[in-house]
Amino acid sequence: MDYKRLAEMLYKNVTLTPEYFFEKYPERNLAPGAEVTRTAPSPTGYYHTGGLFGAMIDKLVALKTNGIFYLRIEDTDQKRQVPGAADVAYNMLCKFNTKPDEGFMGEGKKQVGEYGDYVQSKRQEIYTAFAKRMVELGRAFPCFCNASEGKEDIKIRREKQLEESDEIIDKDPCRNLDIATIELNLKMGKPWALRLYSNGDPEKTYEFTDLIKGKRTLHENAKDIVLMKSNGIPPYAFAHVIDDTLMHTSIVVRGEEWWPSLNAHLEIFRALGIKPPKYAHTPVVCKIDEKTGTKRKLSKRYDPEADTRYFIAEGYPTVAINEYLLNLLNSDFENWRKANPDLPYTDFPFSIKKISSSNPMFDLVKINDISKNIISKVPAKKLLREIVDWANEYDTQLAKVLLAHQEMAERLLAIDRENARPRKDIGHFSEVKRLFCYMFNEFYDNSTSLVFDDKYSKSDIVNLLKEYVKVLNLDESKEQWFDTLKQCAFVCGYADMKTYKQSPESYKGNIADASNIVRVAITGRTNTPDLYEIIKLLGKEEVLNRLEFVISSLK
RNA sequence: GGUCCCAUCGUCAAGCGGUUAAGACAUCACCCUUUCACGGUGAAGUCAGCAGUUCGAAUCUGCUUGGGAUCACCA
Repeated sequence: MDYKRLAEMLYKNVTLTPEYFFEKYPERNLAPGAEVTRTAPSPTGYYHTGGLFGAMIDKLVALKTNGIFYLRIEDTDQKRQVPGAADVAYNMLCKFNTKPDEGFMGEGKKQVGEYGDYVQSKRQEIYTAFAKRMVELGRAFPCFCNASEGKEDIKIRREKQLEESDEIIDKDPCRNLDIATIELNLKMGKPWALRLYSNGDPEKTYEFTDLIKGKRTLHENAKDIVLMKSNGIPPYAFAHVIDDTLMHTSIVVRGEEWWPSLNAHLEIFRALGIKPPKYAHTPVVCKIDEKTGTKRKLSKRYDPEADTRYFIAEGYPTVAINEYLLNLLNSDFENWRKANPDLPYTDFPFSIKKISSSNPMFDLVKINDISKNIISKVPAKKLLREIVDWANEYDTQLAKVLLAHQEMAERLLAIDRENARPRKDIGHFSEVKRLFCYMFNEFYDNSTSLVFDDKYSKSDIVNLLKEYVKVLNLDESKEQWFDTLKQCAFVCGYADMKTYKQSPESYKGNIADASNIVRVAITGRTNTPDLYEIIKLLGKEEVLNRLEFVISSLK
């Protein structure tokens, strides 16, 4: 076979060569040990939490080695394209503290770096140059099978193959077409895709070292995978090889789902005579499927938290997500955090080697805990500003109300805050309304909020509240105030904790019960910050109104 | 079905042939607190199973089981 001639037939207008591009994109001038990493999402509408998981590794490795972390947009599948999605990816990376040093910086913005374009759809002349070379090398051939006509065809063919035998046919029949037939097909205008002429033997194996998985044996690739689709655009594999070579990625961090196709990628590198980068195949972030009870990959369709925007919309501090993800990556992070409560997480001695190779289960409860700790350390003024900023975008009603009662809101948030052991009640900002609704008449409806514990009888509640209404005095100090509440409780048959414990049957309840009744009557909740502070913020008139309402509605 | 990967409390996990099998979240109890919290102390809970190697196995080997990934002109 005359490969040179075949190459001319297939790519007669292609004049640029790989050598031209090797020269155009020379080796990076970086300090020894500096690693070049990248995240390469496809713009399909959202940025996946699993993507951020990997980007954390990329960013941290680049940071630790004084290297480069860049963003490349993999938009070679036009069908799945969603307008604006590349911006989403870039914005999410920025929000989640993994801003790229180089690459795509947003739609219409100037890209940063000398190795662009960083959007694959703009790199067509590069891909064709390498495609032509593959043909010249005798390592690629045109395939005229009409699998491209619809996804269904491929699906059916595949399922049929799976049913009929254990084996999927690797070698494509078109590899044996003679040049005359090819020429004829071309003349007839038949659509064609370019396939790798694989010369691997799946029986043979070789050693490969992955940065996370360690030393492994791989089978040689035998699949004549597609290098250029019939629309002339390369699918992932070929674009990956070319881009990461030309952009000089030193470590490719990607999900474990790529592991099975690694041997094919390596075969392309070898065919082209290019040294492949180092690889780090990360575990896949999973979740328990509520319906089936089984473990599965975090999926956008079923799990809102698979979309990084979810955490923004729910009002989590983005660092909380970073720290959680880092904890999944290197589980000793927690211990480090405990020992270094005030250092930025980027100071943590992160190591790729410490990444476990089993798939972690995504745990929102744990995130909430991390988040609560982080939020608890934010001073009230700053916290209010953060909540309002969030609410401006996601809950304008809340934003309005908070601004209308700005001073009160700030005092509310200041309760038990800015001290050595701050209160930890806010996990994310979308909880704020529910948590503090009783402070704002715009949100509070006491007729639906009365949830007294069943153990208190209506008459007991009414008696206590009636008594309390008589003595309520907001000019008292906290000690005096509580003393008044206590006296009032005693009159109604409640005792202080110690006395109560000695003979519970002699009393209606203890002081905690009495406080609980008053708290629920005023706020509708069993859990609020310090009641004294709440009452002062609410004002005497409002508190009396609420108490009277409860008394009358329980009578 | 083929190939590959994984397996320690409910979850994240230390562990690298000899440990009372760390720690964190969650759960529960108690203490502190004249309330809610914060905090403190403690409890419960794990080596998937079966063989083998070994004086000795969570750790090494094999099988079984369970789970995951993949087998596209998607990435």
